[in-house]
Amino acid sequence: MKATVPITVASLKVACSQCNLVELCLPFGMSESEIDRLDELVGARRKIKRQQHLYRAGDPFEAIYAIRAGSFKTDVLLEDGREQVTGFQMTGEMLGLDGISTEAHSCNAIALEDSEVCVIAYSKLEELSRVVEGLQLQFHKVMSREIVRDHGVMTLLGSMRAEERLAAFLLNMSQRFTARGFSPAEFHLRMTREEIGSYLGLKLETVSRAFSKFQDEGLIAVQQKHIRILDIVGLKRLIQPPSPRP
Amino acid sequence: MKATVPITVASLKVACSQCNLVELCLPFGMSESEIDRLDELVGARRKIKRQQHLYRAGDPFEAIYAIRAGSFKTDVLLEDGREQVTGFQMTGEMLGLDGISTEAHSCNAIALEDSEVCVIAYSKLEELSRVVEGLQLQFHKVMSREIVRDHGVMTLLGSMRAEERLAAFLLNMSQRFTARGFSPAEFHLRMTREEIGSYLGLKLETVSRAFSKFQDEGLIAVQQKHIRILDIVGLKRLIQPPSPRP
DNA sequence: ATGGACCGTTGATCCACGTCAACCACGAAA
DNA sequence: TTTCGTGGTTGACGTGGATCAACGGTCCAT
Repeated sequence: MKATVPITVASLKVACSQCNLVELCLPFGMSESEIDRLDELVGARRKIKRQQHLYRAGDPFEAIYAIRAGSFKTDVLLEDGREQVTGFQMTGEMLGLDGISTEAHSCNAIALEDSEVCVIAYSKLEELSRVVEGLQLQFHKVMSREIVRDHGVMTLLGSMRAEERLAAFLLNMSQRFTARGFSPAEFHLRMTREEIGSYLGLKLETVSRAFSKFQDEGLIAVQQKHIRILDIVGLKRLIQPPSPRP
Repeated sequence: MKATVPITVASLKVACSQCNLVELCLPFGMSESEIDRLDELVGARRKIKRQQHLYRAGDPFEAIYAIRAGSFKTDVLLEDGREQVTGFQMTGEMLGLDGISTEAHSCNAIALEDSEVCVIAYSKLEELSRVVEGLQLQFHKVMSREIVRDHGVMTLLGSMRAEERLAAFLLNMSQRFTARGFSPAEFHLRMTREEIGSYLGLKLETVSRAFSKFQDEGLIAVQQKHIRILDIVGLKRLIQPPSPRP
């Protein structure tokens, strides 16, 4: 009976060094001894049910979050009710970085499915990253990567057509699922057509039509949220038309 | 004769504590004693002539830059020649943060006029921000602010119409000029219509037409790159239509 | 199993913005 | 001065994606 106790304790322990997401998450690139020192960083885990907010725009900023399980969207709401989805986040990715600048969150983070996050008190992160060099560098890289990613989205929104946008989105999802050990060619989207549309600057009808068109052309097989990519090369070709400018 | 020497030396000295941009730049919010310690941070200044690159996509990342005088645009070039301007930067703002993540720059930074930047070796910044707490916090805030700004642009590109975008752009410029001690209502744009269009996800003709429309409506007076804002409230009203949704 | 809410698909029509083209204003160089 | 090149404006026209509308599928809760 008692033999089960240590196992239970171990599985409940919150520790980066025990986590199978190290290679995707904040500890990526850090030495083992450095990662050991992170174990004090994650104060607690927090479960968020589907459709619930992890935080809302305006909430005071105290912590950033690493996704331990599940997935999220972040969005900003305009005064007139328009919504702009600014990103989709998967396991190992960080949430809440936007809050540092004003010490209040500037967007909403909403779980797309029942999820769990590691809560990283920002004050503790600052403190620890002063002594653990690898943590300092990795944290900066995580923020910088977010900036680069946002520039990619701006490019997509500013200069690509609807089908290019969706192709880029699918390839991005495929790549991220692959990095997490899932199939590059077959995956389940957790977000609705409307959320995809908002992210891509399109209406849901346009997203739906583009999905259908890709299916007609044999590029993918769609069944609701389940996607199978049949022709990766074809999708990539959509984004980079072969003949540049005359 | 020799009396002029110390003055010359002082004016050449590269020092945040002597700089009149402290309130806009990295040292913002830091104590005087902390700022004094920054003086070793800025290794050198660098002058960039109009249309020249400060760095290019792919360049190895070694430093970030604080704009001391002048202004820049950052852009990414797609393989087929399309350009997406990802931002315009003014004095006191930082350039190069995108390079941390991959240790190579991911966009181009091009001077819109003859400009000068302070070169901040990234290794030195890391080192110093481990001991100067205020620097660590401020640097994180600068990165976070960039993320928030990018989300704003994504919102603009993803869910606003042409005239809303241009109004938002003008109000943003006005606010930034104001913060630098210039008139909120009258300023000189350093970028072309095409660059504005690229930034806003519009063609230059659309930008031009929107300028003309605003002028016809008495919101602004345009003379080439010289802008006078005549009705700020009217511009703001354009972004937030008074009647939300029925 | 049944009703209902939500989500997705598809068609018909519309319009905001892109495209194409002509022309004009300004500054630099000759 | 004239010329040239770049940048800006404006008009006519075309189109990609939005809008409006109807319907079908799926997943719940009862």
